[in-house]
Amino acid sequence: MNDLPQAIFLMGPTAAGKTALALELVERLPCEIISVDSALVYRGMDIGTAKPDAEVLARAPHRLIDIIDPVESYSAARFCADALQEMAEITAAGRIPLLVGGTGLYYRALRHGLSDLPSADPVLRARLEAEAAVDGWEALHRRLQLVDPQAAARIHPNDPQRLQRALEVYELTGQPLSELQRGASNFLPYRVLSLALTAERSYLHQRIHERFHIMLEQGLIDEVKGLFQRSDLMPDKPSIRCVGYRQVWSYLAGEIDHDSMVAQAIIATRQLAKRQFTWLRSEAEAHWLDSREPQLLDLTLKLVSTDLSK
RNA sequence: GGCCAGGUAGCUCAGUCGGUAGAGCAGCGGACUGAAAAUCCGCGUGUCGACGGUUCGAUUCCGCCCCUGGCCA
Repeated sequence: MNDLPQAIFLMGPTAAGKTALALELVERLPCEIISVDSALVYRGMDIGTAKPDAEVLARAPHRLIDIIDPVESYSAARFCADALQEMAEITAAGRIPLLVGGTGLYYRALRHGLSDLPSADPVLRARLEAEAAVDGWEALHRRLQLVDPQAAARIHPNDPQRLQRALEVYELTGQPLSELQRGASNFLPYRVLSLALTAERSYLHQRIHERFHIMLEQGLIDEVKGLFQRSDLMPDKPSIRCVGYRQVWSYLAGEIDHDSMVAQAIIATRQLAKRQFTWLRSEAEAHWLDSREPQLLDLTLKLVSTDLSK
């Protein structure tokens, strides 16, 4: 017998129509939405992230959007803590958490837990970065090989982000990352109904193309200009590396022309959708839904009520 | 109309002194533990413009035609 509270995960690649479906669901079910999206967390980044607009938010409030400034960094660990707290509140109010978004790592972290690791250390990261600039990342990979051969075997020498993290963890704790990751996987105290909302790739590509042009009409360039003019934001910030923002930033910096900016932004969005598909395929127990299915809402409601009566 | 330069992967191009071809980008697949809309890894998908000729063998050489760009009329 399983009397854990229910939760619904609505996953899917960008431009698949998650927001529209979520909106319909909250109007028919006792649900409250938690965003599972690493880009919607940033305040002032609305157009390029396809953030639900004020009208949608009035009808369907989203938790975990607009929670940090673009100069800050978020993380999977913070997401887990935040999401668990929001889920607990929603459940305590007798309602069902509806998690909606496309960030695969956040879902996995929430579902399976994270190991007990130190959080990012900006000073240490800057130091490692500087060392890599002098000696090259291969040198840091060799160094990792000495202290954590397992992690070194798993992490490609060309993957600076993970190399940096593995060395950071070792320096901070004196223990190899691969050792610390061995234990600890949390148990998510919810009965989860996983829904994967997708569409044919070519259809998604077409929607991505159309949507980016709409974003431009809505003033995406001005939105990014506002960020560009701030003195505390740099193109290596996670916020500015978001799809669309990075390319418009590069255009504003005079590095690429307008046509290239548009083309590259659309390409980057397609590549994002592709990686999101890879995450989805690894979700073994997810129910797949086609966003072009005319009976989409009914099918979804049926899945939810079947799951509820279990 | 004449001359010149081109026509090779979805795109931009390299190359083959004659033995049916390879880069970048795109695309596709994968990995993923405090940056994840990030960061990486892997995979070449082709009437080599058409038709003839020479040759054991032509994408490559020759002829002719078509197309594109430039210059000259």
